[in-house]
Order: sequence, then C-alpha cells, then structure tokens
Amino acid sequence: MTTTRRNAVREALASCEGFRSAQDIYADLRADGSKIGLTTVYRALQALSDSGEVDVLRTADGEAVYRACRSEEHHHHLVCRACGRTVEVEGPAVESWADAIATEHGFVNITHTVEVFGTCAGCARAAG
Amino acid sequence: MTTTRRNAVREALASCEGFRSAQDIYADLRADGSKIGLTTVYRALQALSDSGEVDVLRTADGEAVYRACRSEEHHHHLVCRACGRTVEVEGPAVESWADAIATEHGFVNITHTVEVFGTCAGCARAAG
DNA sequence: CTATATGCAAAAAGTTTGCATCTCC
DNA sequence: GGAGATGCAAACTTTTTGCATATAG
Repeated sequence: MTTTRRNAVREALASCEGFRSAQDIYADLRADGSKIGLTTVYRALQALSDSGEVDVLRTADGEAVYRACRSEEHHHHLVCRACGRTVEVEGPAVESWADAIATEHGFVNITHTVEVFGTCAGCARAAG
Repeated sequence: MTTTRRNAVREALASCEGFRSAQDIYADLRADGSKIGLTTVYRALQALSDSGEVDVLRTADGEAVYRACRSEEHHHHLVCRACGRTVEVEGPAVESWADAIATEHGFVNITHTVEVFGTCAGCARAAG
C-alpha cells in the first residue's frame, strides 16, 4: 500500500482548519478508531513535510505543529490564537522588506519566517 | 545576592552577538570556570525572559534560544545562519502589513513574529 | 534564623530509533 | 522472498521539578 497510514495522517490534517501537533493527530486518529501508532504518525508527518505537503512550525512550548497547505507557493500564516483557524496569506511587502534589510546589512541567501497571531472575528465576538 | 548567578547568565548573553541555547550558555559558563548548574541557567533564563530582558525563540529543532536585546522596543532579528551574528532591525513595513492583512481577515489583537535568516558578508566571503 | 538561590538527580514531554512483524508485489 | 510500512518499547534531548544544602541579610 505504500502509504495507507500516511494517507490517514494526511487526511486528518486536511480535515481541520488549523495547526495540529503530532500528538493531537495521533489522538484524533485513535479516537476515530484507527490503530495507528505514534511512531507512524511522526514518520508520516516527516515524510509529508519532506515532500512539502505540510507546513511545520513550533509552538512557544516546543511542540511541533503541522498543517496541510493549500498552496505550494511561499506564503505565511495568520492564526487565530483562540480557535486555531488558519488563513494563508501572501506578503509581497514582507518579502521585499526582508530582502531589502538583509541586503542592506550585507546578508545573502535570505530566508525568513513570518507568523501572525490574532483573534479571529468569531472568537473575538464570543470572547466579548 | 539575589542574582549572582543570574548576572552571570545575563553577562554570558550580553557578551555574545547571536542567539544562544540554554545548553550553550551553560557550557560557556562552565568552560569559563563557573560552577553554575544547568538548572540555574534555565531558571535565570526564565527570570530574564519574564522580565523582558531577553528574547526567546525556538530553533527548527525545538531548542529554545535566548538573546539579550539592546532595545526595549519592538523589533525583529536578522540572523547569520553561519556565525550566529545578529542584527536588530525595525520593520515598520512588516508591522503595517501584519495589521493590514489581519484586519482584512477580521482578526484583532494582533501579534507577530518575524525572523530573517541569511549569511552575513563575512561568512559569505569565507564560504566562497 | 528565615527566605531565597543553587545544584544534583530524577522526572516529564516530545520526538526518534531499534527491531521484529506484517503486507504488498 | 524482498522491500517498505508499522507498532511497541526503549533511547534521547531538552526542560522542569523535588529536595537538601548553602548563602544573604
């Protein structure tokens, strides 16, 4: 099958809005009746991120969280800190800013990470 | 003393250019003859980051790295991936971009993280 | 003397690896 | 039968906690 389990992981990821940790996905899959092992979840996630199918980033407390990305292109994320809902956004302004300041300081071979956190409309309303 | 060791940590951080992990600082201090313990380094780092004296961020492999910041104001970092040298940069363009796209998507209470990585002039030359 | 700081060792938490088993071809 | 996929348990890494000792005031 080559990717039976990997597909389960991919789907678990695809069926949710925001970022999920490996442990979350594992719990989801198990709760769903799957007999998948934590190891396999990690391995699937590694494979998926290697092939660029999912995005990985770290939470403030060191947990790795993953997300299935819609687009293959370079983009950033706008994440609701309350519900985890994620919006993929493009930031040409950021790209050029990063390039500019890097060049200005003599840096080459630039890469950057940009994550924006906030409370989405729904959660803001719910929270008052 | 209240902060004898904490000061050692603060200084270790102040005397270097880039981000350092707790383990790095611990190693530095020990190499320097200090009898400080890893635990204390972590506790000092926590205290320092609580009081806003140092910046914390995570490397891709989940290690927390710390840095003594010059300015108290909001700023971002341009880090050399070869030598670790760090430049603090301001990004008004990024701030407004983040605000704009967040607002556009109905998000409020925005915060963001931006880190730019590259190879500095010196390292680029050294590397060819 | 009392409160805080410190250090060592053990405990957690998350992630990875070793190894035997199972499935597909 | 052979290669890759899978699961369990053990190993690892980083960070935190428990507890006894040392130090400041």
